[in-house]
Amino acid sequence: MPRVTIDFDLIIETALQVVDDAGPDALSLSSVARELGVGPSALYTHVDGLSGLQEAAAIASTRMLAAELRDAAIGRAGDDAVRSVATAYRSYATTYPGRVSSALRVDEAPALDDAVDELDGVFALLGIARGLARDPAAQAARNVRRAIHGFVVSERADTVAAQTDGDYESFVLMLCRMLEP
Amino acid sequence: MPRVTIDFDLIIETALQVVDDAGPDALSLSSVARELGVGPSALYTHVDGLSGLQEAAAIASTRMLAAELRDAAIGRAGDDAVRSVATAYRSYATTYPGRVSSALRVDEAPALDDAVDELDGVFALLGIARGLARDPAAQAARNVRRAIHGFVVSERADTVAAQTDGDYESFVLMLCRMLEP
DNA sequence: ACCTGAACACCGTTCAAGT
DNA sequence: ACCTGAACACCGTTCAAGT
Repeated sequence: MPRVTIDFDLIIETALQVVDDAGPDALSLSSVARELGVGPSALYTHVDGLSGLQEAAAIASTRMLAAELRDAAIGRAGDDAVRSVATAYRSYATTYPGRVSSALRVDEAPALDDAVDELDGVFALLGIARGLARDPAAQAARNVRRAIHGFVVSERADTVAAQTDGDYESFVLMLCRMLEP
Repeated sequence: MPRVTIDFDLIIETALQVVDDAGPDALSLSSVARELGVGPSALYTHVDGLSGLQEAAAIASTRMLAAELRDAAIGRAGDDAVRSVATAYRSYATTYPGRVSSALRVDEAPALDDAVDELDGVFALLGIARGLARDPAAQAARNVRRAIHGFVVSERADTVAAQTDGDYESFVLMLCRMLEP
């Protein structure tokens, strides 16, 4: 009977799966190890404890979101591009609510900040494409991403929400102004 | 030797104190009970387990923030009022970063939503004072609060941040447009 | 009514031991 | 190099027992 072989990527993939299936509270070294058919202590070879696992999962999730934002911008320009990217952002959060909640729990992680910079980068390019200079674009991009993040997180938290599609539309339209010269 | 007397308000007060002093990860039934000189199981008489404690602490924190927002609006009008309230929001988050992180972990709590509605109410009144009708004001208020929330939360999370005072100023100025007729 | 204290299941983490 | 398994400290939660 050969020992189970474990891998960093497999661990993170399993972690995201646990979060998607059972919610952010279910993410633990034990639950991931159980899913992998391995002892909890085996994870320490690949990941720096529970906080390391949470951080790595948050980073992976953020990178996947960034990739979807980039795809959403392809072949679009102006307000339409911003709207498309913003919609993709919101869709990701509603598709994977557990990942967003889970990422919210990570405190002080420079490596996660780098992943968030990827998100800002997409919005920054949208501003630059409209004629904004690099620095103002970077600043506006940060603000737009923060605003969208706030909307999306609050929507997920509020039990009310649900039919705020038009609400979001007008919200994003307002944010478009920030990315104009 | 008389038994220690415990109280709901005292528990929540202690919980916020623990969060402020030792961070959101330190908030547990055990840590609060320890601080109160009582056994962990004693808390179950007043609070519905750990999640109940977390929810109650988040609600108390949100109510305190709402009170500060109301105070910040006193004697001010127009953009100046919005700016003052937005600044108070940000100040609360930087003064009590642990409370914000802690509240972020509460998932699906209608009672917390009610407290958040208090925040929205302040922004709604700002819009109404400027001539906005009640319903559009309520919608705009939700969006403005969400945007500010997103900015504030991201700022706390990002290690970069720090000198974004002017950044925030221009961000809030943009949000003022949402509260205009 | 309210707290104690024992009991239980479940974690995260460390580390010697195996392969 | 990497996983096992025992060990430890620490949780949350329940519940009978005391006052």
